[in-house]
Amino acid sequence: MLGWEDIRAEVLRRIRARDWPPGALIPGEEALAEEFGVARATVNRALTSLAEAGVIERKKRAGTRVAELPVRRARLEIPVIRLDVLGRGLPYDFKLLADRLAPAPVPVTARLGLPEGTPMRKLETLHLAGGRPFVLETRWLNPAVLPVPLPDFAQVSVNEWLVTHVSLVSGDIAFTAEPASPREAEVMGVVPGTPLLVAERTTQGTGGPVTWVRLAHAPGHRVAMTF
Amino acid sequence: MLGWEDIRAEVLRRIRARDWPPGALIPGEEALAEEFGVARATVNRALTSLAEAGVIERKKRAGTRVAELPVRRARLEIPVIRLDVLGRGLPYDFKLLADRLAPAPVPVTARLGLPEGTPMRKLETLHLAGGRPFVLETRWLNPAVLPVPLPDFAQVSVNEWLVTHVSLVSGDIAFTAEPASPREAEVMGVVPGTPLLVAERTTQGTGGPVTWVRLAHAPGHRVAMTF
DNA sequence: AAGTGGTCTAGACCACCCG
DNA sequence: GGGTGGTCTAGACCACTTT
Repeated sequence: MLGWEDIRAEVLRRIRARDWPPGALIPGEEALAEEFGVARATVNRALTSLAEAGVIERKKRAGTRVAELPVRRARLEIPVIRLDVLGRGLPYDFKLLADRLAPAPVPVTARLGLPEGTPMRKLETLHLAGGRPFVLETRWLNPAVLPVPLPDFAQVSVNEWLVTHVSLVSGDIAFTAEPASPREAEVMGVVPGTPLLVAERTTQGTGGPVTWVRLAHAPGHRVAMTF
Repeated sequence: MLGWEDIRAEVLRRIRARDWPPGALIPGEEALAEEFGVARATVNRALTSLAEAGVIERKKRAGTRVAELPVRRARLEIPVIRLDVLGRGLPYDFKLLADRLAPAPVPVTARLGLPEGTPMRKLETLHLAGGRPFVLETRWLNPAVLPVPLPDFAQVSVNEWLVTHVSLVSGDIAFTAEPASPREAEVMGVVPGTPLLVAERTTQGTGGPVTWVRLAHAPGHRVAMTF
């Protein structure tokens, strides 16, 4: 018997074979159900899956069309840094370099949607892979939305504690290439100006903005995704 | 009446509220269906959605558990470069800098799974935003899998032509930070060694490996994603 | 106004896999 | 062996949007 994955595969084949070229209207669910000899719900499952993948566009009343410019979507899985390191076959360790309460700089408060000068906790953590610098994490935490008691971040990496103790609702992440600042160069043992892959994240929780973090990766770091 | 999104929201709320802490076994579909007064299929739809999001882990016979380390997934939408530029409110243009047939270098053939020394078409395209260098695209095309006739790539950007004329099946993308090579520096008008955000992609089509491309972005470029 | 996709139901069968 | 999630069916109602 045909399952929804079979239907999906066949529809995909026809699209790729240009039987149904970009922009074309494809048959309605009922028609396809009849053709394949399955229930409409099964066709619906298949088409819903293709729509999520960006291959087709569905509109009520207007029907289903093959996407004109199929948007390619890649999925990035953001692991806890410890697991990222272990996954590369290297022993993991980290050092808490700094931990203090201070008014957050404007770029941070602005991105998080907090009032200027909000006091936040700044944590600087160096993550090590095989004893060598892997990522320098510079983080501003919003103490107002954190559950108590807070752990000792010299023992438990902030990175990991947040994942398990705070419910993160949404956020965004951006990658840039930046020259290593003097501070980064010193901490990571590279020449100032060395290109570093930098990831900047902001995260919102149920109670409001949780954290802003900048991850400066060691030279040569690759962030890989599949689509 | 409760829809599957309501069920999803409520389950998510309980997980976030730690009613069902990480690692906990949550009630079976039938139990939840009864509690919410909906059909099991509706609960299934909600839980399937949460499983796709990485919030829960489902195993037959073992039941459904709250994920221990919820993997955060971010989705990257890879637009055609022209639309990326226009989306930033800048006029788009491009220049074809080079176009020749040559044996592809080993790193390229290796990543695509082609024999060493396979002749491929090398295209170098500079994409401009508001008249200024935006991305330098260095691309190796596998002519064996391309539909004929091929257009004039000085008129139509390869980037765009591929999207609409070749069915891409799968691929991967990786981001790195690299110093601008002398060539890149010259073409993009920056000092050699300037950190550039580089995206490297390989793409497989129905007929085999299609293309390898390296996109070197102008300094300051951000690749943003949401989760 | 009508046809489309989105969703729900109640029932069913099955593969899987833990105990 | 039995309980779980995964899936399918046949029918139904509805919101939406294009014509």
